[in-house]
Amino acid sequence: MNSDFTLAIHSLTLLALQPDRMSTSEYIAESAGVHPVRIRKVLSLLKKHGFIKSKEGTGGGFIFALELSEVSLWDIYKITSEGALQPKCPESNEQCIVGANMQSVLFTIFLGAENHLGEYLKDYTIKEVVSLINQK
Amino acid sequence: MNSDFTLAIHSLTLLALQPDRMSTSEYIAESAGVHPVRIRKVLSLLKKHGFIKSKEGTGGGFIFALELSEVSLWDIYKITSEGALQPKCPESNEQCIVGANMQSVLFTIFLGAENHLGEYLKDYTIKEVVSLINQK
DNA sequence: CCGATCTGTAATATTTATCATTGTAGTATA
DNA sequence: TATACTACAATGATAAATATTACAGATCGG
Repeated sequence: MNSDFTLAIHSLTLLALQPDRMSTSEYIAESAGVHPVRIRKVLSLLKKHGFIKSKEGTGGGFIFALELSEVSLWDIYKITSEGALQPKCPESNEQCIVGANMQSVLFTIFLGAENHLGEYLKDYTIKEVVSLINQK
Repeated sequence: MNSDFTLAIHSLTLLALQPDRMSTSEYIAESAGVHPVRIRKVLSLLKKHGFIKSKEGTGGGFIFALELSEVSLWDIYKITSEGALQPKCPESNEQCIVGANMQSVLFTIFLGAENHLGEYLKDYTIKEVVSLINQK
């Protein structure tokens, strides 16, 4: 699984705990253990989809834009990792009935798998994640 | 998703279509478009779990050991890719409540996700895959 | 208006993971 | 005993993920 997905969840959870002030990419990066530029890249996706707001300049940073329960892990998956479940087949032999058709058969099966996973991920929102973090 | 998973399915499907003779790693590799050594590596896992048999020497190779309907994609996933769904978190900051606990929260969630995926993959056996290939 | 502090983004370098290749030993067959 | 295989380890090449650097643009407070 794509680690942008993890980073997005981590970032949103952190923002959820700082509802009243802007958090900088450096602050988030420090918590997540990655480079600030990566955080900005991932968060710019989340911003594009309206989950967070950002502001440049002094005192700027990122802040949650919705209710915590309005953002599910499935939403985040779709933005950061759609298609990640698909196995990447090598170029196989078109002369062989298996080589020629395996890719499209697996594609179909994994499309279903991704939707099935979606049903599971929909049940977890950032609200749940925050409460799981707090339980620890 | 790990491509060993794909290779295993590809190989088993090919073996399913050659029920009466041994198939060599070179033959399978040609169909799958990868190096024979990789095929042998993946197939040795499947052999260890009793799904196929192998024989060395002239006229040797690999052959299916069970009924096609006895091998599901979930079985293959567990052998080749268990844990692949788990996002690989970077070392995060232990000083921060989020950094300190995110990994274990995500681990739990993705354990559930993998089991949920399992329910889906159990419905596809090599028999189904073969028939999907033939439909094309 | 100027300097400091941010985001936004592209370009490049570095690290890591994946995969191919080579080599060698062992087994079966004819 | 020569040939055709698997088995497996070790090394090398390639591709993907990630960090780093660099710079432009926004915002704020003197």
